[in-house]
Amino acid sequence: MVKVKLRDVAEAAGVAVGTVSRVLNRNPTVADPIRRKVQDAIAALGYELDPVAQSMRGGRTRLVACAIRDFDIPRFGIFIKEAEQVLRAHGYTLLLSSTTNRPEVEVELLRAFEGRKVDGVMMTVSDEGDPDVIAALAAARMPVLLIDRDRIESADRVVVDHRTGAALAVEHLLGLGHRRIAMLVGDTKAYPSRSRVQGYRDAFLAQGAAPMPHLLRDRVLTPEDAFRETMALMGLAGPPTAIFVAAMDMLGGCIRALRTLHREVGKDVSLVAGADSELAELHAPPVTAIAWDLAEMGRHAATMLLQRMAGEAADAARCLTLPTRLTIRQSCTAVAPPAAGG
Amino acid sequence: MVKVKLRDVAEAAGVAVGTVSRVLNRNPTVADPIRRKVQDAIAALGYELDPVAQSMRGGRTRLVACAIRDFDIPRFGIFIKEAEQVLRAHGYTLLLSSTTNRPEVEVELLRAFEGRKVDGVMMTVSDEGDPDVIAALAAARMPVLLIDRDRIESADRVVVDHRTGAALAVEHLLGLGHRRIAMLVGDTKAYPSRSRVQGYRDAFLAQGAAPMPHLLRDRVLTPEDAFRETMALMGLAGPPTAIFVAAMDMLGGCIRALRTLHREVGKDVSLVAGADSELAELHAPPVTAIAWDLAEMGRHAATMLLQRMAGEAADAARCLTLPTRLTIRQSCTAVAPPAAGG
DNA sequence: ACGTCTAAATGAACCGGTTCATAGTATGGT
DNA sequence: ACCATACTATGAACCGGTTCATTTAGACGT
Repeated sequence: MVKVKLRDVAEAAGVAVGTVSRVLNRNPTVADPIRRKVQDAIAALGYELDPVAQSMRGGRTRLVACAIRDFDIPRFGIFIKEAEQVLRAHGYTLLLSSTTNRPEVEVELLRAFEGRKVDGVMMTVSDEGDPDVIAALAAARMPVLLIDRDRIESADRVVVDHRTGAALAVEHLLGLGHRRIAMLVGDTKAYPSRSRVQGYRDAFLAQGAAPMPHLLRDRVLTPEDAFRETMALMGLAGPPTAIFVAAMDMLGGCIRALRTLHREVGKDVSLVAGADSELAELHAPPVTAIAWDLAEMGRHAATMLLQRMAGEAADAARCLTLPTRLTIRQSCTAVAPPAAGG
Repeated sequence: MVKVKLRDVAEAAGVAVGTVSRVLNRNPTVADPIRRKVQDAIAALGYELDPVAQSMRGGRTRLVACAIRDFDIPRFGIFIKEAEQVLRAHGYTLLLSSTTNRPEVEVELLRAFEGRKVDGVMMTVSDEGDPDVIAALAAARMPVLLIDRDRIESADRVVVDHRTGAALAVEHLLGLGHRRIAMLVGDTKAYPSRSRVQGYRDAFLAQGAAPMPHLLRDRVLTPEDAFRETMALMGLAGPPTAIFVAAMDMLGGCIRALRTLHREVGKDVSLVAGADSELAELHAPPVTAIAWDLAEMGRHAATMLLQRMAGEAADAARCLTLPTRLTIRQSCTAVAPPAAGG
């Protein structure tokens, strides 16, 4: 069974190939009787358009690329799933790569996507200040939407309000009397960790208290890092009375360390997770966590990108901020205020 | 800056377009001096091959599609990540869709992938007996590798030995004296749940004990299902003394129900998870779980598909089985044997 | 009946590669 | 000197659509 092509349809319908193409593209300059005749021929022959050939001339591939740090970030699948759903409903196919959080890979992927003539990209970048990445982003011929990054203002962005979330978390801890509040964050070269650090500072300043720089540990990128930093923090002379595990999926590493040290969550040390998870919810005691809607984030990202690709978006880049909330559970308890005398 | 094409390179190097193409394709019928001249011209002009144009004639798109039930299955990202890594190293780009576990979507996606001329597919199917899906699979022009499905023997497959895993889990429980062992599985129309049920039966038969059909609940597909079924099971006149939560990410739902009922894991009821997770590891008490290597599974799937696409694989379809192991933790305790007298 | 307009259909050029039949050039044998 | 035999380069056809300058036909006015 050989493939049916435009020419065969044209022949069957007794018209020119260009006419069939115009019918397929809903070009209004084709009369009704002819249109019907062509559509009948298409149905009769079971003709299907070849997307590759279509891309050849026009340039539109109906492909959208998505590149993020790492696909095994728990719950990030929700973002992908929802975005893919929206895109597919609009005839787009999703293309996936992981950047492994390396700028050179990000640049390389951007070039590869461009080579493949994708119609749009949604991605994260590991360092919002990297000149090569910024240049690659600026040079890209297709619209790029940044996921949870805010610095590169020439691109559309969907971001989470981590700053407020972190501030709520730290305020909560300060309100319970904690002062030695440790924080584990990822790389502050990217928005999420950067804004969480801001939120941490906001909360301290609002209370007139001074944040403690030595309790703020950044570049916590793997569960092993979280384990190690927690061990180190708890071994300090003045160990933290509360830990804010602000990175995406580092809660496990921290809990593992506390368990190793036989420190009880909510008793020996209070705990807040920077991202909600089943682990946070079902841990004993359940862990207070910052939450936001990843499904909505995925849908918004896809929708904004679709609008940009369709040329429906305003000229200026848009930035959508998703709210965070603090889900208070049982992992944080009050500490006695320090003995007076200072 | 206009795009550099083959013709420009040919002109710069003073050769024919066909010659440049042969250089690019490492065709041996081109003499060294010419090859060098062409390569210099390519470098000088910064020429890059257009994958779309390349696909036009040859048909190879260097695209591999992956379609699974749902991307928010925790830890499944590991499979995707590793597979993508291997594929990208070989010049392939991964294309992603979720089937939402519906046969008609599976058929539709298969047709869409074919239309896009992808070079290979790796996917799950929701019902290995569905005639439409089987027909679509047989009609596919590109190689398809099935993920954790074993019934359709005309395709390459990468499967997990859930049967042995489940048998180990149930043997462990039987060995602790449990008889009323409940099992929560997904849809037995697909291999994972089907083989887990087999393993469950294997273990009972090996002990000369009779499995209890009313404690075996299938079609548990969402955490809510798991919650509901656990509630129902624990409300029975003769409630189970152990629950084997055999579906992929249903552990949370089950634990939530037990917590609601104030039943303590490892005391009031023993628990085994059918798939390991951070939740299982860090729950209090830690939950005994069946584990396997998802990263290796992803790498194997990609490698097998690459071999098949390259025509390097043997004619017959291959099926690779990954081993499972039982990680014993503290969620299972012995029950007193029933009072003698029967 | 004739010119003018407009609407609709045509078909060839084009997108940017790959491939293959053909031609041209050395090399070696006699 | 001449033919056979590689070996190498050429360039046109081709993949399957889209697009646009051009042609054709029909309607209308006078």
